[in-house]
Amino acid sequence: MTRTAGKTAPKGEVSSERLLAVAAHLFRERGYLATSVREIAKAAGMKSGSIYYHYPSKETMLEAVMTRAILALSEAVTQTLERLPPAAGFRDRLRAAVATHLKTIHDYGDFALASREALGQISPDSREAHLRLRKEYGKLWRKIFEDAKKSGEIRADLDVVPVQMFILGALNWSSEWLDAERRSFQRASDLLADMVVDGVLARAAPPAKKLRAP
Amino acid sequence: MTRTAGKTAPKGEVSSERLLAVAAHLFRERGYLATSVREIAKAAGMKSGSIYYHYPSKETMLEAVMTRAILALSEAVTQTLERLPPAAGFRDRLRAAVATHLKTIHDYGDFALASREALGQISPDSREAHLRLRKEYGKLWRKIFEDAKKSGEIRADLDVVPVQMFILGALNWSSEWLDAERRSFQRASDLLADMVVDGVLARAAPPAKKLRAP
DNA sequence: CCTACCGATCGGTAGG
DNA sequence: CCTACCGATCGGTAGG
Repeated sequence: MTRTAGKTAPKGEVSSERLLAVAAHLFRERGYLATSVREIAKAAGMKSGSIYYHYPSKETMLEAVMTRAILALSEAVTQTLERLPPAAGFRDRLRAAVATHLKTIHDYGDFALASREALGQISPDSREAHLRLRKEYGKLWRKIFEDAKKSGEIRADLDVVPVQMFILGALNWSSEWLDAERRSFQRASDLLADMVVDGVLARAAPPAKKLRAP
Repeated sequence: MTRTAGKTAPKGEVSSERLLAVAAHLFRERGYLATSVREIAKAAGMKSGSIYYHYPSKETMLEAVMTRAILALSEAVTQTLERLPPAAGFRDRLRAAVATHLKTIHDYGDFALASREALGQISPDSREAHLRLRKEYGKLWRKIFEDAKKSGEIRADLDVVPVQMFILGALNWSSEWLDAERRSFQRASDLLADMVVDGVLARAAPPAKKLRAP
């Protein structure tokens, strides 16, 4: 996905792209402030002064990293939801959104995780711009809940704002413990979605288990 | 709570305590690395060299901040659970734990939030020590779920580890959006607990609404 | 994209 | 708890 084909992209663009990936990786591993321009340059195989040929400042690199991450999330979830059959209900929509969010965070790991920690380190203007993008992303989720309310699938008196925030919080935190190697995304995301939908209570007729059934 | 009475505490101890609170505040607001020893000193009304009379290093201060936060959480939740009647069921235990976690994070705001962002900035040894404390805290939660499984209150096939992590993730993220001023903790924590217990689905008989009922 | 460099700031220390 | 200071490192720039 990152490196498609040759295309006609100018040479500098390729390097800038590679440089950003290197920076994102270091930002994620050590944190934005703990990563020096010299380290980024070294990891990218160039001298520190050369960084400024590609980006006007270190902060610009961070902004670019953060923008990639949130746009990737927005696009992925948008696509996922569009591809669902129109008849898809709340459970399927939620499952799909959760799974896509989790998978995208994994695919864009360095970009996504660098963003989470570094939001506090950018200028107020940049932060505001980034929060606008986040807000747009939140709207995708809001719609899932609002639709489910209209269709009567979820309780009419449910306060969907905190529900949404809890879910996104749970997802954003998952990188702290979810083992990326084992590809347990599908299982974990279905578990979360079903927990939200059905709860964890033992019941006479245990609800919906589409996956992981014997 | 912080400043109890006069007691017999040596003078230096009071200052060290105050200094830590000041540091925690700055760590939270700007981040650990973005906060200089000089800034801490200035905010505490002393010269930067004097910091080292109280703490051997900046990192030591961060470690102290983080330890306070996680110990406060452990103690608060332990007490809360102990004070519940032995007959209390899963829902009540979960509600109590969620509310206490949320309230404690708020009460120890600077300490708790500084910790979340700064874990990546301490030495491997300190990090390991801190993660041990976190693990202990996690055990308190684990017990709630394991007990509920034994009593048959929650589904026997439920994988409680991700459930627990999702809940703690949702709680830790809540500081990003939950309005601390409005004291909406009780409402938010009941909502989360009930969502986990019952799910959000509309049902013939809508489940458990102890609070916020007409 | 490199060399050579600048001013600023950092955490920390010696000695009182 | 202060004064005075150190070496190291930082982001960034000029000029090529």
